[in-house]
Amino acid sequence: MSKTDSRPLTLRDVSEASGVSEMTVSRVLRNRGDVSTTTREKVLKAAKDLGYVPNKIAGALASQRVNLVAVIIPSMSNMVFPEVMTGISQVLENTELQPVVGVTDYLPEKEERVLFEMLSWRPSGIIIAGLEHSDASRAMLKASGIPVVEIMDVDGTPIDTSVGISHRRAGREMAKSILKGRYEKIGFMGTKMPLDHRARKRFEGFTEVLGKAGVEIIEREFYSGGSALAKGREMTAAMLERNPELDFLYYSNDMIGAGGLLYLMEKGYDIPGQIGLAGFNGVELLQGLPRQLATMDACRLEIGRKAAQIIAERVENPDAEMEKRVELTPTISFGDTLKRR
Amino acid sequence: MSKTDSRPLTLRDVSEASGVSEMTVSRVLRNRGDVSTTTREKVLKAAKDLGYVPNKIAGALASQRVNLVAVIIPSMSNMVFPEVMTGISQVLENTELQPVVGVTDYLPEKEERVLFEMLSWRPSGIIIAGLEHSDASRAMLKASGIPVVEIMDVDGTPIDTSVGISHRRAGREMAKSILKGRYEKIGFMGTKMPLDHRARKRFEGFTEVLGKAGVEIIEREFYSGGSALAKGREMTAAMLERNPELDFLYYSNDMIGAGGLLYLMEKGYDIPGQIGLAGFNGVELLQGLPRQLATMDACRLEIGRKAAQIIAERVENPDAEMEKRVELTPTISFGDTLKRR
DNA sequence: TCGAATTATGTTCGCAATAACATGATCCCG
DNA sequence: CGGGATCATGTTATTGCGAACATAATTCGA
Repeated sequence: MSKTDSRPLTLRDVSEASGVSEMTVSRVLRNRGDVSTTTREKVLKAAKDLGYVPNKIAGALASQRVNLVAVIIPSMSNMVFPEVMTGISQVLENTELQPVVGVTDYLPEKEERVLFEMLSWRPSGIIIAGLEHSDASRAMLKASGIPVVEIMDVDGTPIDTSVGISHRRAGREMAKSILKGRYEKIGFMGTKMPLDHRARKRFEGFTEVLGKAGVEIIEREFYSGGSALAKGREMTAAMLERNPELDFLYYSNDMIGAGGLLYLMEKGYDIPGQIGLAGFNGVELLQGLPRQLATMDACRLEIGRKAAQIIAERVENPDAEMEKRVELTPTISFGDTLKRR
Repeated sequence: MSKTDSRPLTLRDVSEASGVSEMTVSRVLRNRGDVSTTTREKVLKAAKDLGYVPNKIAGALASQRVNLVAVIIPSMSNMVFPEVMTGISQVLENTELQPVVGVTDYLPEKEERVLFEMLSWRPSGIIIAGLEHSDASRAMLKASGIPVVEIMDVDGTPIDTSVGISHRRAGREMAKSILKGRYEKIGFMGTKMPLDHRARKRFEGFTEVLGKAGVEIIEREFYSGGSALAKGREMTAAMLERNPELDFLYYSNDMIGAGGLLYLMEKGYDIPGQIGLAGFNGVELLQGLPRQLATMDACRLEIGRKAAQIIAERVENPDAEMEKRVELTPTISFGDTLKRR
């Protein structure tokens, strides 16, 4: 056990305890270079006995290498990013790299701050959500000189590489499916998030297709805060009260969609005959609902995995050619809430 | 814009660009010491024009100060820890400190690895879930010489400080409420997690009180993986098939409880007359359910906030006396699924 | 059995910043 | 108007470790 004073141990302590130079200790602990079995064991024992923990700060400074990957996302609380994180972790666990997360709350200024903070640790790569960033953020990313992967979305110009789905396309696909089901009076519900560009793009794609077919969105409502499930329920009730003739409800996420679904089932609506429903995201939660909500899977796990792979490869081999844009294809799942012709 | 070569900028670059010493640049950028307004502006301009980002690695090594707080939790995916994180972030945002998260997946060996990794960055404090750790982990925590706050649970001996609720007590309270409702044939469902000590303690407290009252848990089932909502549904169905006489179901978390609730409502059970239900955690999700599940709030946000406060105070003033054990009191919410006498 | 290759270990320097101390310039008050 | 206090800046040493480059100890083959 260490003394009461207990200032953190250094290589020097281990070196003195084992009677070899600091360099040799360093070699042993990093498994680098040739060290005889005897000294190796001696050193390892000393390190263990002392309870030595290497100082990565010093190591990183000396070696000019930091095994960190900065991951910058808007939120942690809405199901979607935890799953992306899982994908990233899965891949990085087989490497030296380690993810470090920063959250922006969908605020560009906060994104800027978080990015600056992250870059000041000189990470080996950056994974950042979205393609929309402030000028300052874009400048920092470009100047950083490290691999940058912008995730979730591919509708735009990446700084370096992008991995995601086309949200505009996702909106269009859903609109097409709705048209096929011969729904005509559409209501839309979503989050009040002017800065959620992906939701916006989905909505744009959605309205575009409906518009061309002459179908109108006759009602829309946006919420913020609170339990999404409860909000879905409330908004659905309110909307149908105002417009009983609605025959389809498109929700910008599955949670509010599930709330709407539960409400409508309680009220005895005929789904999907009298009214159809669809959400977005393919959250696992839905599987436990009494009826399956139509939705579109956003490939979150795969996005995380792919992004991490790209970073890992680039770190290994900085000069290798890489695809600049990886578009994944979301699969629509019709569930029980969308008429199929 | 920087040159194509683009090796990261250093204080020296800024110092040359602004014609003052590196030290003065450092002072300006940290707002420390006296610097004249003229040079301050000159330096800031140069730094901005160049796009200089300070190197915290070097800064931390030189100053022996790292503004990071390591947060070590078992999982990110189950609602509970994201909320703890929110509490931590809220508090740390008003300080210089920044949280960094590590996930252990409820595995002691992984906890050990993650902890070692974290400590090697020499953080200013540690927040770690649970009071149960491997000997090696405990040794590392003790030797680290930094503030350690063990969160979620207070049933045990903290290394330094603990903040949480008594899960044993939570289990007992729920059992008492069930007894008050005159339920007699209890079923229990939970996760198959021998390493989730908090779930175990709740269960122990629960059975203890029931046992004393001569009430027996006549059926229990554990699951792992999959959608919790769906699992709750399935397990509930299976359990009632085997034991139709059950009159109360206690779920170790709200998600499976919600699944069970939805199932029973569909089947037309009389809740809470014919059968009562309760979960644990007080997840926001529940508010959107057609009926409110009885549950017990685990004070997650408050735990995060309090833990972060303790770390922040300790960093400010290392010698101040602090309470070693902060027990928060979970509030039971009866909802619509538990008879009240 | 000797010199070249290989293996094992040590030395020096640098990483990018900050602490601590030193110095020169300015101020201020009796 | 002189000398201590304050302000503004620079110099030197340090932080813990790893890269690059020695150097010493073995091994090995002809």
